[in-house]
Amino acid sequence: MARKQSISIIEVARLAGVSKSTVSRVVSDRGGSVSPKAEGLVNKAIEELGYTRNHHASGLRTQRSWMILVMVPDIANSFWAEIARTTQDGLEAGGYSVVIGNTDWSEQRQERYYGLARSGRFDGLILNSVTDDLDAIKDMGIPTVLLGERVEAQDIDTVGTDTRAATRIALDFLWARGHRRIAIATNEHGSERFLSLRRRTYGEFLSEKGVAVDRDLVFRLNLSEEGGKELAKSILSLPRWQERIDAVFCGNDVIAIATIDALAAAGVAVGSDISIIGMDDIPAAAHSRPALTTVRKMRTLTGKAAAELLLARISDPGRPTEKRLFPGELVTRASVAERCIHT
Amino acid sequence: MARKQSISIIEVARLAGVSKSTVSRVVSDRGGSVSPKAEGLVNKAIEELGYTRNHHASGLRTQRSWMILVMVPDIANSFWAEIARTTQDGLEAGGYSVVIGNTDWSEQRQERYYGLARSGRFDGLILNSVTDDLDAIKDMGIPTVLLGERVEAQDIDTVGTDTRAATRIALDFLWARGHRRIAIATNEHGSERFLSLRRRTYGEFLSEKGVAVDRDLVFRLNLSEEGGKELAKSILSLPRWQERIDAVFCGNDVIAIATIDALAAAGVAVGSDISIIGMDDIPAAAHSRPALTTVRKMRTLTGKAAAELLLARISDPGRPTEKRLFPGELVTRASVAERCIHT
DNA sequence: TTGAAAGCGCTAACAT
DNA sequence: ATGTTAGCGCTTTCAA
Repeated sequence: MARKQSISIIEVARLAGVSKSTVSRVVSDRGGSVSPKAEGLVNKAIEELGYTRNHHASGLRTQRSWMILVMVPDIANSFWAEIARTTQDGLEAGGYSVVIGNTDWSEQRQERYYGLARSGRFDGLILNSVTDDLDAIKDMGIPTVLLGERVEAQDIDTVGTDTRAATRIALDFLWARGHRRIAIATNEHGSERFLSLRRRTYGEFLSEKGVAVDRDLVFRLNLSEEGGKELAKSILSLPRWQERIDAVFCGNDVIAIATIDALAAAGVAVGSDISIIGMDDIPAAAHSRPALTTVRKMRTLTGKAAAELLLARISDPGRPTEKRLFPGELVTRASVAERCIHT
Repeated sequence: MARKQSISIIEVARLAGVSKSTVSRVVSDRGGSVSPKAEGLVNKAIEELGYTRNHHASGLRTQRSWMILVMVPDIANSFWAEIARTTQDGLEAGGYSVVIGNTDWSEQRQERYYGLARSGRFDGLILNSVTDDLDAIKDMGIPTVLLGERVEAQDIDTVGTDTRAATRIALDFLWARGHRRIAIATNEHGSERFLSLRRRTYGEFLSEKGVAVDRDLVFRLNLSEEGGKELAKSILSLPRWQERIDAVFCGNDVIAIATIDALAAAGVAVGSDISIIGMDDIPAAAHSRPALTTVRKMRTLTGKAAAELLLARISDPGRPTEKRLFPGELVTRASVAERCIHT
């Protein structure tokens, strides 16, 4: 492990026989007039010395890091991994490097990343917030794009899926196939407001149909594999669950698939005894048994749009806030019964 | 987006009525003796002013960033995502924040991250190198742990799976079930040396068994979904492939599963007409049709160990190099025929 | 086109 | 325990 010698522009300048200003001019991209000859000399010296620009020093002067942080709640969920990687192309084309932060649905970890951002390490942020604290985001004082639909975030750029519409697609489909006792599994993290979109839509939907919300059918848990196991357990431990639940609408595919697995393992025939519908359409959704019916989100478009908006915001902090919402799309597979057994 | 005012320790010092050294002492963790009273004053001033430490400035002095970069070749592959997230706990416990870099098997992207590292942005690196250029890694001059078995990296800490043994587990199993014409699908990236372990083991195995390597059965491609589609196409386009291939050993589960899907879609009965074995045992492996027989890697242990070794290296750069190899474990499912149809 | 010089915000001797 | 002071390596006026 070759100990990094501190070779600064001073050494380079000395070797090249120019001043450090000249060296600085050639190493900092915004090439302030340098003669070809001087440039050659400098580059030769840089090569010879193996000089690398010290990021802390240049950042201290310019207040720029040329790094973007993309924060996702669960990097092991391919939906988020895909979104993160998709932002990369656009951002790199804009001259930035991108690194990913994984909050694992933890507020504490999120706060840790916020701290990094506040201390000036990143020129921009793309994030899906675990909490509902929009002020904390604004307080970081750096260009930010929110991932997911946050209608209440009036003054922050947002890109995501039209959750309300997507939720209705799922619920409508369940209803059309005769399911009446519909359970919902949403995230246990965040505040009431954070939950509101899926939950509110669920409430609205049921009341439109004239059915009361059964508190026992509202499950708040981690939208993860563990959450799926819990959910299955909760369902099965509900006395006479067959008579109380027709279908469950899951907040994402990860928990939906895990639930299917756990239920199947317990001998339940998903797709006839009970129906499950997910959200996202991750690759694994096509492979569960039964294959998962779900609402597809356009993750590639989402990632691309997020990169675009962030770049635009960075180059013009004063531009009007923009929100880009993509529609969801029903993907019919086998986890929802053709006809609910109770109707 | 509140424009971040440059509130420095000077403003804080002024408001608190102390010197900036005192302020520095309270904000920098290594608490150099400060009276409780002064500390209170300072903290109040910090609160009031909304001061945040400037990372570039402190980094410039201390040459420390308290960030670790974990570089993986494909964040959408849950194997890598899982490893990355697993390193997080240990590293954060050590006081570091971790960000993930996704190279997407691209040398160019890897070089980009190397550049970040060289410029002093990270105190340590955990990485799976896309290339074979160990010198480039050493030249970064920062503590590094390699992911994956790199026997030739004598002087870099390494943690991974015993690839040679894991490969033999797969090959032995195939052989025991009567498969003789075994194809291999490995990575197209990197140099000859990089490929050598799986490939060399494959060559050794075959020669031990007295069978010659058939060049047509050695596929070099992206270990990704796209690679799987290509592989299936290549297999099917081989004249009389049924008579030429009994089984294929895939470099990872992602390509194995994609191959199964593509083959199945073409009407091939995987698990009888042809056998497929993978490597990693990602969650999706249990859900393909047929379910994938594979060699499990211990990704949680790997991530944990990587974090440990890196922390140890950082705190004692002079310690002897350590290599930790975990064994692979056969997971028998349905993608390998009970008995090869040709034997 | 080039150089001299003044900091960016912080930390770390050193002195008190 | 606290203040003074000298930079860390770079960028950026300002002059020449």
